[in-house]
Amino acid sequence: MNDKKRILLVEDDPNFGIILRDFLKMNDYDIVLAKNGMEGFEKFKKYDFHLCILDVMMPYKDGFTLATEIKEVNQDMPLIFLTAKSLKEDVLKGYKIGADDYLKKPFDSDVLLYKIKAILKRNKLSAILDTDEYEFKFSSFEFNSKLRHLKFKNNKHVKLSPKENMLLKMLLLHKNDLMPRELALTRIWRDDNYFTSRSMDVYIAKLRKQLELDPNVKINNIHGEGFRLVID
Amino acid sequence: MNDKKRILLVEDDPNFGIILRDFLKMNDYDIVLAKNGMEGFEKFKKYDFHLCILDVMMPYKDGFTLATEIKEVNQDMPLIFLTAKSLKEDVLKGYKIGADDYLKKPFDSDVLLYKIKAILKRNKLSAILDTDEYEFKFSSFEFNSKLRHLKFKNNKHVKLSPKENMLLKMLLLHKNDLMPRELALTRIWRDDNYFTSRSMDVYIAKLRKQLELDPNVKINNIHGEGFRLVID
DNA sequence: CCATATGTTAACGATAGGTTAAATTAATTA
DNA sequence: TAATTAATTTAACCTATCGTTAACATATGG
Repeated sequence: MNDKKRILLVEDDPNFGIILRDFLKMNDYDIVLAKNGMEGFEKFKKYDFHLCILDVMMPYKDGFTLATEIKEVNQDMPLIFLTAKSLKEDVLKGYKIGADDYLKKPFDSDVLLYKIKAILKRNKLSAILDTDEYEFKFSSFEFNSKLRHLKFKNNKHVKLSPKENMLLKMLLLHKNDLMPRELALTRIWRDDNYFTSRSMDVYIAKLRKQLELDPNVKINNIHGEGFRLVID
Repeated sequence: MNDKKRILLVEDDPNFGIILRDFLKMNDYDIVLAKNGMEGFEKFKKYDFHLCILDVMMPYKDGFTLATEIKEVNQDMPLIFLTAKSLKEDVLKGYKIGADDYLKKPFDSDVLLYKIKAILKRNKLSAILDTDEYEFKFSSFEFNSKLRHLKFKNNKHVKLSPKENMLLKMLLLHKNDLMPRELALTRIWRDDNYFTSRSMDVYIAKLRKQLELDPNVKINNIHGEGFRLVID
């Protein structure tokens, strides 16, 4: 299991971006590098990051705009801004959006490492305590994704494994709609290959077995696309 | 009820200290001003703060030494350092001690306000555990975490060890809900590694033994996540 | 009809947790 | 300060849980 922290780095200067990426990789982080705000947001949606480091001055979409979009999707995503200038308005704007820190270029790489460490450390706990949606009711089921409990009517609850749990939650977030294979694979399995894909199929089968108590709930396959949790 | 956030401000320059205190007071914080590290530590022990803002360069006791002492008493106390110089070593030293932020004088007061807000906001979560509650009744038990007494019905009370006591209290603060492993480890053991984790398991076993008098009380494990004190 | 995607079950290995006891450390007390 | 006791950590051994993979079956679409 790979438990490296994943960081999205968005930096338009290719020379600087690559050297910074490599420096962070050497320090045991998983880095995804995007070269502008557009690409940054695409990659943000595609993978699941622990932290984003955003350059402020970028073509197409600047760091602030990107940050706002990111915060719309995930309000608690930790952000560090990189900037050449340090105008008061910019700094304030960054903090208003919800920056966790602000680094003025050129910055010292050790300082950046410490800031990353500090931010990841304090976000470790709040991630667990996060109050995002964890109670679901659908048809005759009650599902608590924090406790990993699935309950049918008045039955005793069944315990779900972490993967079953995440998969069911993701299906529910797309209920009656397509949940793309790729989404579950990149978010839950963090990798998209033949074996993870088969593993996911195994978990779909497990969930089907749990859900078959209720004839109004089905997991349908959409060939080549993904799955659909249908609730009558 | 006064719910203003309390900030300890330690600053040796009286002019600057007083103006900064008044500025923060105007912005609805309760400020205690100390004029050096010695006085700062006295006041820190005497009152209960949400945040400390420390000048680095001070006579008698510098900000780093004070910060180290503060962290010994309360590892989670948020700290902001103020400094005239911004030598790399100093900045790194600050982050090593556990600074949440670092401001170079002269700084912009609005930026300081945002930093304070950001830090207090992210520490709100941990505040739920800093409760003064110490008398608990659950099922047939009475528990006093100040005296470390656990009593079952009319039995004589049992004395709990400090760790048993803290762990039970933390479980009770999350009763019928997940108490994340990591939370107990960082709060009670102040470290999260293989051995502290096993040590915690030993204490869970001890508590289970104490609680087994009552069949309506159970400590359940949620694999990989933590424990749950279930009270029927 | 064939290649590929999916359905399903079972077995395996890795890791987390349950528990007891011994070893170590800290706190008390003689 | 040495002796004693309490508290905590570490080790050891065992069980439960979890995820992956293999194997074989069936379905889908061109």
